[in-house]
Amino acid sequence: MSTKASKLNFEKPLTTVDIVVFSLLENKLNVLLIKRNEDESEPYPNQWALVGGFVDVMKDENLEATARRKLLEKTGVKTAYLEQLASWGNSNRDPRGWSTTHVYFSTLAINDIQTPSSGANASDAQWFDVIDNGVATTLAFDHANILATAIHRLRSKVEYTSLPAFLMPEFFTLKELQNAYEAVLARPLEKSSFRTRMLSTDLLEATPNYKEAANRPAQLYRLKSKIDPVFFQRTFNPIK
Amino acid sequence: MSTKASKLNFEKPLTTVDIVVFSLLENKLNVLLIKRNEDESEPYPNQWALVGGFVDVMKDENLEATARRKLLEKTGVKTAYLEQLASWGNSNRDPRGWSTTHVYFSTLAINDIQTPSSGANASDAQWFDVIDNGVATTLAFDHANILATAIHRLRSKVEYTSLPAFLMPEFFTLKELQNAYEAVLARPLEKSSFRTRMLSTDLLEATPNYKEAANRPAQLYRLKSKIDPVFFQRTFNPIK
DNA sequence: ATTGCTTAGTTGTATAGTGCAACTAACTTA
DNA sequence: TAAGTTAGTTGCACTATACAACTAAGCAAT
Repeated sequence: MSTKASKLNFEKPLTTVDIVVFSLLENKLNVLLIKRNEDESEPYPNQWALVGGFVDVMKDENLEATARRKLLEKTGVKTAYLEQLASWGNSNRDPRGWSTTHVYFSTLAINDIQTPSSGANASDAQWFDVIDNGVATTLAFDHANILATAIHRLRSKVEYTSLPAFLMPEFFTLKELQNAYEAVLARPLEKSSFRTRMLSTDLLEATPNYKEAANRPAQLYRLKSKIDPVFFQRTFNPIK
Repeated sequence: MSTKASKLNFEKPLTTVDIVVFSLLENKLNVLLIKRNEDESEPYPNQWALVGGFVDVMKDENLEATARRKLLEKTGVKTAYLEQLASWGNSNRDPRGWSTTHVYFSTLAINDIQTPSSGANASDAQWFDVIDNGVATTLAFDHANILATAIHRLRSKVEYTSLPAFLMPEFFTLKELQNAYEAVLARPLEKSSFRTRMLSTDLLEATPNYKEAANRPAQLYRLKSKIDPVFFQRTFNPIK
């Protein structure tokens, strides 16, 4: 690093953190978006954007702390699966100048979410159905691109991990878990191999309870770890 | 973003880009490190660090441009496989203040590298053998941690991609490619399944030429694409 | 109570990519 | 011509998957 750099008297880029918050609503993959305020002096007024904000160098110890602070503010969720996605930074993504964002993604269990409208200032948070590689609305900044990358990463990882399990409530049946997988992947999976896969690892714990329905009751399971996903050895389908 | 934020009158973190540059030297995985200068007014004087530096908001259009600029400065390589690894940012990784780094990793073909000593100011660049999860020297900042993460990511991806192919010269034999895989993974692979895997995809192009030796000549291959790695359907070994 | 319907869960067979071991092929050197 | 070395192939076992047909457990209607 040059002497010039060491004096730090050069322009620094803006530093933000964004979180792509996924959940399952009515068995469909959803993403949480925030409506930006109407102040015309800020970029993209009134437009939908990912959850996120500036790093607060006084409050935040590290980037993940910024992400968790924002997640808590907008969803009321204290602990959740949170994984770094990637970072973006260039001269034109924010009209205010050279800007970087460190992007995380999170998969929230349905029952853990406090309705976005509950927090102060959060009435502009709303869940959007994920359709193909995005949502049915325009997004601020380069957030459409970031969201597409997050969806792609999520779908890729779902092929060989247990990530959708983090979208489930405390107790769930194998069929419900399969539904979650299918909602994320947007394609059907085969029942028997799905069950074999899920039960072949240390992912689930069977409970003695059954979910009653208008037909054969289904055994209820729970996650052994709400933090660590399980990795499978193969992806789901053969090449089509 | 708050009104306070919109005025941008708050302290911004430092923004750097680091690149973990991998190559194969004498059939061993190596990483390129730079010796920081002896100016005591800068952090970690005389210590080894990853290739990297501050984002230059005047010169660099985006983060990858910063990475490629640094890569060119230190290795003379203009085009190389470059993938984003992750980002780090916290209040204590740099004594100068809250600091973030966007980290990339690169796999360089042996013959593409101009000796580090060739560039101006680059005489302090040196290749280090990768041993276990690091190198046999102390690193500046949190670079030992970053390097360990990069090695881990590289090894993980090598289990199901063609990444080591980017470490090869223009023409190579299947045995040489297998040696590269084994150097990265630090474990032996089985010959026949390795060959089947490599030839089952669109990765390689057979040439009519053979590498002559003191015994049976080996067919020479070349990469079909020097940019896109191939993804295989499974990882290499069964669970041990 | 029996039949039919629905959903949960199992079983048997085929397939594909891998690991393993033994084999053949091509070349050099003595 | 034989021995040694490395390249490359072949056959068989193994395992996780896909697919299809099956059984199991509940409800509702008759």
